Amino acid sequence: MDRPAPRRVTIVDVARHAQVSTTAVSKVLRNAYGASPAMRLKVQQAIDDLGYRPNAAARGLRGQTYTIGVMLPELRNLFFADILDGITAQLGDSVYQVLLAPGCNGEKAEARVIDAMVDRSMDGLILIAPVSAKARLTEVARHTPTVVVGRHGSSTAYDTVTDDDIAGAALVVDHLVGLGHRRIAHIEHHETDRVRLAEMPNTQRANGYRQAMTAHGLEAEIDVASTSYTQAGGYLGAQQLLARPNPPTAIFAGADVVALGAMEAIAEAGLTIPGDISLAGYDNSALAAFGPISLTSVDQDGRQMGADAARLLVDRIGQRDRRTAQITLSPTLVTRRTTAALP
Amino acid sequence: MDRPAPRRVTIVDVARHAQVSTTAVSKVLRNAYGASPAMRLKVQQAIDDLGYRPNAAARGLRGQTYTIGVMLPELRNLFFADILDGITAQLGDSVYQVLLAPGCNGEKAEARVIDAMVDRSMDGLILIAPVSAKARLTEVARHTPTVVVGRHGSSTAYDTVTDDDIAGAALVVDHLVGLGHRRIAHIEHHETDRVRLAEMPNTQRANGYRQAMTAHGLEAEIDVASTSYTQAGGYLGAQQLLARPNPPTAIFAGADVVALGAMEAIAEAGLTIPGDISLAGYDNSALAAFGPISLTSVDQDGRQMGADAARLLVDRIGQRDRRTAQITLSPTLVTRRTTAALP
DNA sequence: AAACATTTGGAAAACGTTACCCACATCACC
DNA sequence: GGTGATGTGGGTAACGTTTTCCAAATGTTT
Repeated sequence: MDRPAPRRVTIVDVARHAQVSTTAVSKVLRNAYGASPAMRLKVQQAIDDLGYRPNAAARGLRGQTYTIGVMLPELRNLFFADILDGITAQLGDSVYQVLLAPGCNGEKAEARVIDAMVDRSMDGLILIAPVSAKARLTEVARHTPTVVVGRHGSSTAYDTVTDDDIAGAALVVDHLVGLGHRRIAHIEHHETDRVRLAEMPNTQRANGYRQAMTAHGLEAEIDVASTSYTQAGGYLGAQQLLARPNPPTAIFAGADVVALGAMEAIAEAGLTIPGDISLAGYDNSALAAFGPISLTSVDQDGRQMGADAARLLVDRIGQRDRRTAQITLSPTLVTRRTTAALP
Repeated sequence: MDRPAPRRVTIVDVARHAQVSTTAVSKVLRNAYGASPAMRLKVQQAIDDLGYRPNAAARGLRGQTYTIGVMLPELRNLFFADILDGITAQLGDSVYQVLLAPGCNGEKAEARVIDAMVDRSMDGLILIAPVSAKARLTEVARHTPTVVVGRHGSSTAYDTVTDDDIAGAALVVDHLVGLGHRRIAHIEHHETDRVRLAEMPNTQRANGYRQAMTAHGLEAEIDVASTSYTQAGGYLGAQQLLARPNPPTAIFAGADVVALGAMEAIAEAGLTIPGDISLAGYDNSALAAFGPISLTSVDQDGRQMGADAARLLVDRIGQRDRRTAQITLSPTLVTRRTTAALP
């Protein structure tokens, strides 16, 4: 039972068993030109008989690895899981296998992971919300087909799929203004890197918030707490906002997790939602939809974004010199029980 | 800017640049025996000069790939994310890169993913709660070092890391009995496969529940709803239990998500938690800890499990013929606001 | 029937690394 | 000054595919 496994079946074994050349087997495997139907049948039979599976390392040395690498900054973020679902759904029946690297937040971890994927000769990369410098992304995309998801700013080297975060922020502000709110505050993710500044979704959301407030003639009411897109950041941000001399009647949190943290701070302050204060998030994660929470949130359709990214990538692998594409999806607002009209 | 990338630097380039043989470079790369300190220095310098990175595919063809594959059934389950954290923390500074396959629930998807990892000559595999037949796991483990996490039943082919689910279930029952409850029901995951039956954690939890109830002389009160470890399963299970002629005063859900579903059903029935009914979950996921939910739950220390698994795996890669080890961790109970004493 | 195009199958050379050997130099020890 | 032992470095054959030829057979057109 514990004897070492016998040597793996190789293409040579298959060729011998089918009494053809290894070239012929390779052609059948890749559906390449130059094999008659009779040949295909014979080889396929041998493959099935022997239970042959191609060695990916050997393939990678000459041709493709049939592997697509996905990098995402954080596994716990359910929105990223949605994107991943879209990717796997799109690629489920293809010849490609998706592999992802676990949580790589921070530029250093990200660089390491991208290197690792390039080292492994992956056929294509999907980078979700990468923080690396644009020059670095461009360089990577030059040797490996790449799609960048959730980061604004187009490139001639890689395709992009983004959500229209400015429109998303406007949806929230419009909704709250429609409910009679005027003192609407925002909790943003503080970005330090000046180059990344304009390209990251958090910046876009903050800008969208400011633009929408201005459009409603509420520039005087603009109030932003600058923390981070985490539960702790939401807690802190809400505390800051509530301590203002003239606290807001509504808070637009830049992400659902931020809203969760804000909920705790609001409860601690003895206030109720949405009685005393309205609260909206962004991402429409499963958490937002969960009954007891029931958070009004902006829905980005992560599945669609993932599917689009996968489609673009496969397309580019097949045709590396085509012009790059930028897909922008429109978000929608899902209103739930955390936002209500001013009394 | 968009010119195609130049050919990648290979070991031959490094050897030429350092004026040594490729063998020497290879030795330095792998810290292998047979290279003098002077040689190491010279080669390292050349590697840095040229920005050389070894090609993983070529390595895989001869030696190791320095890649460890992790398979987990579900990305959204936060407990699995904890395990992954433990794995990456343990492997962070090692030479190994962790890659995981996205959600592979079901035997078929699981087989596909395991095949894909074996095809890619990964150095080792960590399988989290796999559902494949034991014979299959044994076969895989025979050619690739493997650690199975969260599945009971020892093997002579692979190491295992599990939580003591029987003890965990007992913790819950003891706690509820201590609060005065007698009619304590359980929502379990229905398992159909007879072979898997004894090895899966859900079965262990249900058995642990029955044993603990019996130990307290409450065999007459044993009441189990058999659904699934999902939110919908919890909703359904709680509905069934509440419809009994003599409904329970406490429910032990086999997993946190199950408890969430149960919460909804209980609220719909017009009952309050913990006033009318106490509720406990299993996994102590971030959801359970979240303020508004505050679910009493069994904590498994996923990080520790992951770290142990990674340690065992690296150990086995280095010494493939050592006896297999079984690590069992003891869970603890985290009491929160969903369980209370009977009035 | 000759000339040319197409289809079919295979031989052999990569791809970039590691493992196995062997050669040589140096050193210690009888 | 032999004789091993040890340290140091390299030559070369794998590893399992794909790719690039090329040759033979077959089909098609003049």
